[in-house]
Amino acid sequence: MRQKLGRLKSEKRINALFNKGVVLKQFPLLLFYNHSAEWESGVSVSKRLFKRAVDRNRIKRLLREAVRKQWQGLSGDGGMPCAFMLLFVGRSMPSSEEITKASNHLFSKLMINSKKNV
RNA sequence: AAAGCAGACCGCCUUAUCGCUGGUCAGUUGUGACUGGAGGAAAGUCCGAACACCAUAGUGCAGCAUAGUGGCUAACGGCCACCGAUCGUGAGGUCAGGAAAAGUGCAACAGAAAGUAUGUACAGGUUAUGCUGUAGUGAAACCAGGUAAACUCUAUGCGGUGCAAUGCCAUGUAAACCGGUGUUUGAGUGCGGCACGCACAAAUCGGAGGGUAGGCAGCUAAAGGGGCAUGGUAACAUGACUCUCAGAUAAAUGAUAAGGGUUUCAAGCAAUUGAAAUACAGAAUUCGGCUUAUAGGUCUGCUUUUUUA
RNA sequence: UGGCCUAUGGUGUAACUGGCAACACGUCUGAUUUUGGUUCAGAAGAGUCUAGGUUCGAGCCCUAGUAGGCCAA
Repeated sequence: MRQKLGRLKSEKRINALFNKGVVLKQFPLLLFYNHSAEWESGVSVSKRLFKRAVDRNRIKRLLREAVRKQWQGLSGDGGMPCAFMLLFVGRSMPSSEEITKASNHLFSKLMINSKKNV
């Protein structure tokens, strides 16, 4: 069963996520998450680290691609649903392999955590 | 052939698999099918407009902008043509290019003297002085001087605020608290310089605090694109024909794989092989310009020099 | 989206109306001290964010850009 990619949009809930959410780290990525009714995701890149819009857009696309690949595994796993935000904190342009590696690591962690809390 | 000048244009392509997003259709409300989906600068926000609201935007002052002449344009600080100045052998480039006889100011050092001036030396001239010429300083030295990207004057133009405008729907709280002003003797508002005027006007301004921060319209068919014809030196205008070409909102336009272009370097007589590179950069109300960034490449017209015929 | 401001030695600031870019701290050298600090003496270190223009002459005036910061909703 395939599920559509849930997007995290509300400003209020994003702020709550950054204030109270749990942080997972795996260079060059950060992942904030907390529990919610549905699986939701968002991505972000700081304007400080990457000046040009082209670079930021590309990184965000790579991150979104990584989320997409793991989406089925996450949502179909039976764990408690989470809203999470993926942040890129590296300073240089990443390759797609780096992103996939790091994100896979993070998502496996997230899955373990979400199951614990069931 | 080399070097150069001006203008116009392109700015990676193809296939497969997996996605994102707008629209249409179907639908068993899981989704499926078809079909659109970044740029010449989308950028900087430097000008000009459209559109919206406030008097269908009024008067004066202040302030700001522009500055040869004529034209183009919805408009412009843009573009075109011509004149002038200046740089270049030349094709061509550059120019805030109005007024110093309205007034005020400024000019370090040097120099006798820098604007209420008239010094020294030599020569000319004269009875003599005044006078005329030359010299030296300096960016500028007597002429009703220079300087207006100094104030200023003249001419022309400019109301303000912006799509987070504006209208509607939904959700929600506090019509409470403190202080000021005021009700035909007019507070305050009409957004942001001041005064007047006009309109509305019984409540309103400030403080601290509480609440919401979702959706729809605006929102993509337009001063629109394309080649053709006619007029005009040109910018541009007119005509018929033809095409429909992004609309997101924590913000779509992507990822992976394979193959092929193009350029550079290396090896090689050559076919070819290997390696590297493949720019600047990402729509956010919409147009017209300007400015800045840009690997590499194409085309057109012209200039100079050398050689050959 | 719209608007505003700033840029000067390594650091923080000056330079009035255009006329030799100044000061403090820091750095370096020497003296004093057993040594270090303090103190004293001396020296180096910039051409004013970048590119044009106006002017005899530009940190200052004008134009365009770059970088950083701030404000409104």
